[in-house]
Amino acid sequence: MRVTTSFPLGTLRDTPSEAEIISHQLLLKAGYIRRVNSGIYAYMPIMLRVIEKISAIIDRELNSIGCTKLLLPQLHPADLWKKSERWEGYTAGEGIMFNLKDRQGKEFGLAPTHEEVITSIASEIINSYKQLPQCFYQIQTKFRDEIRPRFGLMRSREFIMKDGYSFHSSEKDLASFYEEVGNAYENIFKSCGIDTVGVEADSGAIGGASSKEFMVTADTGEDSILFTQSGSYAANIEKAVSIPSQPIPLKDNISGLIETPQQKTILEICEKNNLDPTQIIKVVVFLAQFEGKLEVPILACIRGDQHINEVKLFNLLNKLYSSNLLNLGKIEDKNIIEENLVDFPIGFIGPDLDNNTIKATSNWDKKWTRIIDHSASNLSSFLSGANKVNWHKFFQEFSFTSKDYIVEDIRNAKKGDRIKDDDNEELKEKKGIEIGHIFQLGQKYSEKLNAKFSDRDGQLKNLWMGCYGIGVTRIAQAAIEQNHDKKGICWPIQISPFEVIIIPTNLKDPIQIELTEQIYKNFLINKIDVLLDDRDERAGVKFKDAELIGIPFQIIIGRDSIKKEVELICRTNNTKFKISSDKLLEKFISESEIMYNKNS
RNA sequence: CGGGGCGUGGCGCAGCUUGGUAGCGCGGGUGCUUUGGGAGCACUAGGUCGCAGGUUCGAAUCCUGUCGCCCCGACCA
Repeated sequence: MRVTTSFPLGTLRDTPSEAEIISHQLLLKAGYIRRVNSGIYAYMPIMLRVIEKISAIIDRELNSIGCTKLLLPQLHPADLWKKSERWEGYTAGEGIMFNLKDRQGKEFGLAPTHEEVITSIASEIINSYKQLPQCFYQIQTKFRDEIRPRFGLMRSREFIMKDGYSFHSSEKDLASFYEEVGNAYENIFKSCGIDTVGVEADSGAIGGASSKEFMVTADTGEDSILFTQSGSYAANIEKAVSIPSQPIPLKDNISGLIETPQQKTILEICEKNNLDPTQIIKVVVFLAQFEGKLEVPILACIRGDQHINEVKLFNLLNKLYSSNLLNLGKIEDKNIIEENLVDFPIGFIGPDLDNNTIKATSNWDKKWTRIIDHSASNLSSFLSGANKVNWHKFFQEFSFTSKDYIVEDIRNAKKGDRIKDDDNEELKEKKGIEIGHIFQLGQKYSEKLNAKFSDRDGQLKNLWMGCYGIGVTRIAQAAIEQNHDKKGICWPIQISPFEVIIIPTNLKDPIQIELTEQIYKNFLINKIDVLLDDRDERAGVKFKDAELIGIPFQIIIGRDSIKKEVELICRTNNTKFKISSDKLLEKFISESEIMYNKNS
């Protein structure tokens, strides 16, 4: 490609002010993307080459484990999503699916994911166990109406994703294929030249049994991951399970009420009354809104030094009730409290709060669903709210089980916690960017969409399904987050838009021009991804741009052309080779091989 | 959704307090010089000052409304 005739660069002198994190700034400044709207970007030619490189790596690895590529529609009829009972959840409330009506008033959604479509198609083409297993994937734009798009391609409303869906005759076959995909993913990320860590994860709105996320560790990541140094355990903080520290026992001779005016936080209460947070049980009230207008008030209890994990709580409630949980939020709005509750001393709620606090006229479920975390369930003596404004109460020999409490893990694991009783290894925390996620869906979708096959015994059975995602555009940005310096991007060679850029320093010099053309043609013939910066610009301008866009190798053609000598420079470590032009190709090939091998 | 900030040529910004009819740097174009690290000089093109009302003889500037963009966010029970 020639910069002047076929490959304009579009680099900027200044960084657009909208970008906060370095990878986003570099994508804009180096001319890879242009913002069209909040969370909506155009991929410029140079960006498309990166996307295509990543896609090719994905194709290679997935094809090697027998996956088949196809392309599914992005406009999905609501009916299909109503069958899987996800339409409401994805469109109402905090729903992330863009949706619209056609001229006949028929409802559609713009696909955020494709389980429904692929399952309905698979059910039509798969009839027998003899056709299984089967895995289809596509690489395509997804649409999500994010609450707050940010960080460029990291959280955008339109992004490119590889999504794959597998179909199996048994749970066992699904589990073993899931492992295979996990391994293929490791290869893909390694081949892309990025460092990732696989962690246990929550399966979220997609649903299903087991799921694993692949994270790029970076300080700008939006997720927190907890792991042990030895690698024995790694999980997303939403999912992580750990052992809380030992509580300090409360003296058993304390009882009764204490006045706690103006003491709003656990810390204040501890300070003023000489207590430890582990001796307090905090009670948090939530309202769970289910599909079909069912609203259930929740009383969630946890030890004072711990925090409630709303993802765990969400999942628990979703399991507890038969209809879909749409929204879970704390009860704190004055008007809502006024309308539905009576004698409700917010801030001083105790675990023994009476069901009578829910007004008879309220639309809510008439009794509190009571949940207690493991960290607090075995405390029998503790301080908690007295159900009276400005008062707390010492409870003695309180039994949660006898008060209809459901005992579950609804607690946030945190760094410093231990994993096992017999192991002193502590959890550490890092930020991560999720770039891949694999799920064992089980039969959730096949059941709802009636996707069956005839098994060996002639019986109709539901297909076992897995689903597997990779954020293609996110990989590109995460790679920059991991590979850059003051001058600009330092692409891993595997996903760089070009492997090498040729920079003639003076286009007025016919000797340079001739040598440049000769080298350029030779590289093209040898199928090397080469960009020729043939702009009639000063050398400095072209050097700066080459560094900014991050091509791993530069060939500088300058004064020594007369001696048929050029320079080969490695972008990352600035190594320079002065070399005769007839040895150049050979040298480039060996140097680039080293780089390919180092990264993969 | 709540809180904060910002909308002025392609990009980065000043001007607004104290109204008088828009400016700087970069980028673009032309010419000359320069030519291995974002060159110099000269000329030049390019702006509904986000949008809509209002106040005023006069609004980028003051008032009201509206739209858009960016950033931050619930240790609190």
